[in-house]
Amino acid sequence: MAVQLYNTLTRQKEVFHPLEEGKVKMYVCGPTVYNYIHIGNARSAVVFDMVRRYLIYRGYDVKYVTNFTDVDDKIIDAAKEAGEDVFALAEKFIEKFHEDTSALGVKRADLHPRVTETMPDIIAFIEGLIAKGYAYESAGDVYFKTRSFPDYGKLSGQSTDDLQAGARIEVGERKQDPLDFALWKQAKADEVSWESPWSQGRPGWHIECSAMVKKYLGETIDIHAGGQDLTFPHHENEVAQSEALTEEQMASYWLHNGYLQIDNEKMSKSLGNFVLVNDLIREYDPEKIRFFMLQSHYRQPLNFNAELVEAAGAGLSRIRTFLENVRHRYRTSADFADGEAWLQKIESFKGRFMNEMDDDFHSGNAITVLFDFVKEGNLYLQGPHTSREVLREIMNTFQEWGEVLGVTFFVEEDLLPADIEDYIEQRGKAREHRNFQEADRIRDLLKEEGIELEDTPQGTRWKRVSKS
RNA sequence: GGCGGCAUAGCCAAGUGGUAAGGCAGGGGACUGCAAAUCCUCUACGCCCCGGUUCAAAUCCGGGUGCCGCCUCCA
Repeated sequence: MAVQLYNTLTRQKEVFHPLEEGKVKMYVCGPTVYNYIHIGNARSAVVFDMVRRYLIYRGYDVKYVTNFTDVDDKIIDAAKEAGEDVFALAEKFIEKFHEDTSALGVKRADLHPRVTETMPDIIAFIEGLIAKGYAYESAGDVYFKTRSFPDYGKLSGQSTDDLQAGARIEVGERKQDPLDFALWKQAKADEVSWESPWSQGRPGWHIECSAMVKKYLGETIDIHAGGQDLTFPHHENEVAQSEALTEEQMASYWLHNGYLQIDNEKMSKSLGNFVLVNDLIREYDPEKIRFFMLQSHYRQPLNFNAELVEAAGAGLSRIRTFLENVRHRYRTSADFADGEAWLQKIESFKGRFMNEMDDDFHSGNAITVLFDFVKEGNLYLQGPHTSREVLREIMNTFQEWGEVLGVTFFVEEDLLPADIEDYIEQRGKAREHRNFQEADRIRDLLKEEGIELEDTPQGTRWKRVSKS
């Protein structure tokens, strides 16, 4: 089976065929850096990071680019309000973006271009559109002539006539048509601006992505992704600009992730329910949050609240506990060599995992495969004989899956301090003498220090837990 | 008004014609000195409602109802 993905452009699931065999060019719309990212931004970053990781797992050489919108009205407003320099503010939130997303297991993109670093390319792009008659200057602004692009609306499924009916017509607009959108905007006197053939100004929002895609990935790319809300107008406008200029298809596949809601309500400033990742990761293990997000399909709407994250976290713990038990068994048991049947079973689980992921990156179903594995694996561990080869292969397999999902399944072990080891030994002796009062006293003592003891047929083992 | 999505157990969530996965929570049992971990078992006579097609429908068709998103530089 091959990778299949749902393409917004065609509104159906398609088999993935990259432009160039074995290589994937992928662009994801990044944030406007005027604040800490919220949990909705994070979902987008997390799910497309997962897509990227899976394509790499499938053997593709992926070039992954995601931008920062580092100049924009909102940034200017935020800087004004904070009394800070516009560029310093953007820089700060770019750093915070990296901090927050990396806590959530998101790998850095191959390139993180910024608007402010792409200005010559943006200006050249606009000049090209004017030269071809797709854009016009109007009192220092430049607008894209939407109706001059016949395919306008093909991505979002809107016709220009439908849009016309709902279009908001602003008073005093410099546009020739309400559907036209800005490529370049003249700056106000005190605003940050760049020199251009038309005015001191700055680019419109949509043009940056078109220019960056072209500059860093080429005229046609394989996958263009972003949040569902970007489909229109942002991506629709990108398509219009890019395809008008290059006369080539901009992207083969368009992926859009579903919206995240807070307690079944839209996240909005007016409701005051914005959840910032930076706050969240102080309260929760960030991996719980990532695991929670990946348990549902990326295109589905996702409700977010504390109970749901905790429930997902409990599931994650089940997997981690299983692997701790596997590791313990690996270290403490004699080898029972005949593991052929189980090695085959592992292969079949790997196949199931891949089938689920091939189906439009259905990480939720892929995780179900992990739980099925854990169930059978636990039964294996209960048996009297285990093969070291099988145990090692189980650990390798979860290591691999963890890499694809971006979740750490193996808990870091630190060295057991010698005095704690002594306590465990003392307790063992007490138990031998059936002095359970003393044994429990030691166990409780260690528990207070965050060390939990478990007695198994292979001896007493310990693990770190949060201090009670 | 236009475009799109979703309705399955207490909660999350699979399942696109063949007789309801998985996770969390909860009940019962086994194992254990007691725990922990684990296993077994129970919890949807029914998949928003009403019709229809079919030997057979959560799944297909028709008609409703409810919720949500976009059409406002919000991922």
